[in-house]
Amino acid sequence: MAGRPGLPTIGGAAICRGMRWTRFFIPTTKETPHDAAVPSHVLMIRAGMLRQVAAGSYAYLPLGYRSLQKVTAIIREEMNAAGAIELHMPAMQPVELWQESGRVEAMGSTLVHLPDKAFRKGTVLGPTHEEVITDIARAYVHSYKQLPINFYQIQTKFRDEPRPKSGVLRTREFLMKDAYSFDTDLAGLDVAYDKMYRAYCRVFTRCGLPFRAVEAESGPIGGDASHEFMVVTDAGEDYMVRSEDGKYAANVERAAVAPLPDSGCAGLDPLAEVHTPGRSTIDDVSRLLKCEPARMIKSIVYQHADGILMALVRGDHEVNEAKLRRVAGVKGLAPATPEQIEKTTGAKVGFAGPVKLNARVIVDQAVTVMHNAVTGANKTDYHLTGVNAGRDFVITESGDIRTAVAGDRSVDGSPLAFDKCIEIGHVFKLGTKYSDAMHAHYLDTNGKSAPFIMGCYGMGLNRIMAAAIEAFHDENGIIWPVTIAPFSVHICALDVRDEAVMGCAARLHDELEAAGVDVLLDDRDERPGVKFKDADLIGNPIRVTVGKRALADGVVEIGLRRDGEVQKIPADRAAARVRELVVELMPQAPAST
RNA sequence: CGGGGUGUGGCUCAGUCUGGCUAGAGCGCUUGGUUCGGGACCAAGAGGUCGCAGGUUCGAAUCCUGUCACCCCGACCA
Repeated sequence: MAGRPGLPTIGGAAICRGMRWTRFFIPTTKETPHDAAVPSHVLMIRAGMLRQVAAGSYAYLPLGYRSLQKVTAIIREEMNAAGAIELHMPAMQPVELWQESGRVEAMGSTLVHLPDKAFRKGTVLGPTHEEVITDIARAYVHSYKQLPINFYQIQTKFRDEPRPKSGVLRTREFLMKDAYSFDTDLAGLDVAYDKMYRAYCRVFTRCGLPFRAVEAESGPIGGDASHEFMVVTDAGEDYMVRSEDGKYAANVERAAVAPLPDSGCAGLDPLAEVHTPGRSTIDDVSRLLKCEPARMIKSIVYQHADGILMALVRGDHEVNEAKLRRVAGVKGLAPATPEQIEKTTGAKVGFAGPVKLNARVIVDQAVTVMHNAVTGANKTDYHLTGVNAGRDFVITESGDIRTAVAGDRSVDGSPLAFDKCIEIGHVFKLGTKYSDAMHAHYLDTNGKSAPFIMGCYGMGLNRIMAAAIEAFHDENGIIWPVTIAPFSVHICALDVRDEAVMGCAARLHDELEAAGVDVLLDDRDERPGVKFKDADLIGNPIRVTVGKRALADGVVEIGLRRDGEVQKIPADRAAARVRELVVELMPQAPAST
């Protein structure tokens, strides 16, 4: 069984191929745990794979850990194939590294600080490892001749999430595969990024996941420098926007929208001031004036590194700060303080508007086609009606600065659809953010010192597992893709005290094990119903039933978890048939490069 | 951090409003028996400081105060 010499292994790591239920540990339950809300959480607990230890902190029981190991093995194979080099960095890190990169503040309370002791101060638990890898690179990589290089690790990350939730989808401690590429120029980064992108597609395909790569909010370099890998599921907490023609997909934080048409208007109303005492929100004013939010202009004041600006969006739209930052070409964008707002508009918060305002104004495209709008009067307790761009204020800068909503179209004109989804991977181009901050330089061909051009590539192992369950389950339990199932084959020996039955089941188990197939033999002295229910719950993809009845005809029953269809196969050909099925079930990854 | 909810054997829950015998049920577990192709049945058992700490009371799972934990919604999420 375990670690028997000569048996095939997964990913270079020994994993028990064959296992008998009575010698393993699978504490399944009938009852649904009361504090589990999403299917993956409920099913992992019921299947005896997972045990919650604290909020956002879980133990993987043997069965669950097998799946995790399968995921791990696939990732290792693909990372290695893509030329990344595995190493391992510490979870405990000196806070000084984080001070160097300037991320102590950026991470805020998410960064776990260990309590200081007299003999050891300033230790944090790594939520990610850009700082450590950059420190390693600057210590050892001194020449362009050592580049490009890509390091990766599979490590436990710690983030003190304000609110862990949805089982293992959002936890305080989780496993991540993170890779970091180092290049001498942007072209090299593009190559590294592309390699990782394709490796990610192969990993997720091999894991059997219905994923989609989408444009993500980009890193400091801008452009199309970032992609997220998403699995559509109600249990997710992100939104993916995709065009119906399938050509475009992006995170909702990123998704570009087509300009709205100008529907025109009968005539321009005169500009008028109306008293709106205490009505400082779109909702309040909308109700008071019986005016649709879509006919109002929302005016938001922001501060940035070089000053103040106002963003205008339609009342029913939201400002997208990332888009605004790009259109405005500013850094460090943040909402203005009430004091700044009052100083800029001359009114209390809630009555800002573009008319007679002496400040930089960025106008969303949707606002440029509004007529006779309502907006703040820059005078406390007053709004303006009949506001028209061109006549009442001048548009000098405009663009797409809002978040996409239902009804929007892609830039190509295809209607946009919104799907709730979970992010299982994220790749992006860092550029010199960390190498600059941490002075990580090498000597280029001219002997000149230059910062590394970096990329980083993350993947959540626990989420991959949970996403697979979210995507593949039914009312009876999990339906694993064969590649990440705890076992490929689940043998139910129905009459364990019958020598013929147990002999046949054990032979099949041994044959499959010897052939390198992961096989679980349910050899418990339980009634058939119990075994079938547990088999469905655990969800191994291929089930073989060995029972007295069928065996009297010399056959066993082989079926797939996903469709329940069963075929009777002569016992002596069962192993061969199972091996065929394993191959048939194997997801086909795109060709390696 | 704001709002809502829940803490009672390993699990799912009842009991709390209206304080009162020895704190219950189902599942699971142990033993014996009958069963045996979709979560069996009978019988006998083991197992609980009622989250924790104070308080009120002759008497607290139940009322009061505080506190902790967990879940959900929101905020947050390199």
